[in-house]
Amino acid sequence: MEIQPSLCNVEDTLSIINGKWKAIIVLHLLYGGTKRFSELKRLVPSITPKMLTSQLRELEEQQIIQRVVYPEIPPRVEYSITEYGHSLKQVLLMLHQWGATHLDHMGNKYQQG
Amino acid sequence: MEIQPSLCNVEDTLSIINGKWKAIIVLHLLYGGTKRFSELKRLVPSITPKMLTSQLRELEEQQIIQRVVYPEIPPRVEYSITEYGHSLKQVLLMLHQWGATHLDHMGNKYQQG
DNA sequence: CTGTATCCGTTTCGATACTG
DNA sequence: CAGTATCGAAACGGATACAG
Repeated sequence: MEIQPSLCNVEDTLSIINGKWKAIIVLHLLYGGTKRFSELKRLVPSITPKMLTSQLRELEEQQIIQRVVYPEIPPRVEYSITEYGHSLKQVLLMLHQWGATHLDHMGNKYQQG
Repeated sequence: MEIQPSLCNVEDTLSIINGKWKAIIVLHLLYGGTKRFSELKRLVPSITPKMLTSQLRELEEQQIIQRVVYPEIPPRVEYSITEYGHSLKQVLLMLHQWGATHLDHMGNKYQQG
């Protein structure tokens, strides 16, 4: 299959995973299942609540994740990957594998240099 | 294969393709072969020379593309994908295909809504 | 517990003019 | 032809404090 650069959808996909924390959030939900806000915060310690909220909101709008509010005291909110969001798994896997190769490539370069 | 979110290489790959014009530049070189600076400029009309230069320089540093200067008057500079850079083809293809699916998904949503 | 609000530094990128 | 230089706007993201 050929890609027509001028009509390309690569940017659309990148716009979904772009955002400093989106990939790692999606990975945690993909591989760790449903998580609460505070669990995600614990899994990604250096993220601020502001950023966690904004990244989750964007992913929700993009229909990658689902947000469920339980009207309890104290409040409980659970985040999970949508069925549609699961289709990102292959994409992230490939990005991960290429990234690993890239580190090898750069590593070898510096070992040679 | 499992991805360990905390030790993930997804970000490394994204850092290569991130940059507003990198994907489209790489796609043009992948599918159109070696190009000169002015040819790329013509293929991506809305890019400024400043951005074209900076994106090309970064891709060169990442060893995705190769820059060859011919010491002629007027000057000629040719950009091409490195052998290593070709390994990005699969990645970009997958991003493209997922992006197309995503447009369908969103399109159907709006048609239904 | 699950967020908001505010402030502010950094990064990114566009517009424009200029150079060897 | 193939860039560089400079300015400035806008987006992004961190720190901190506060709220329901």
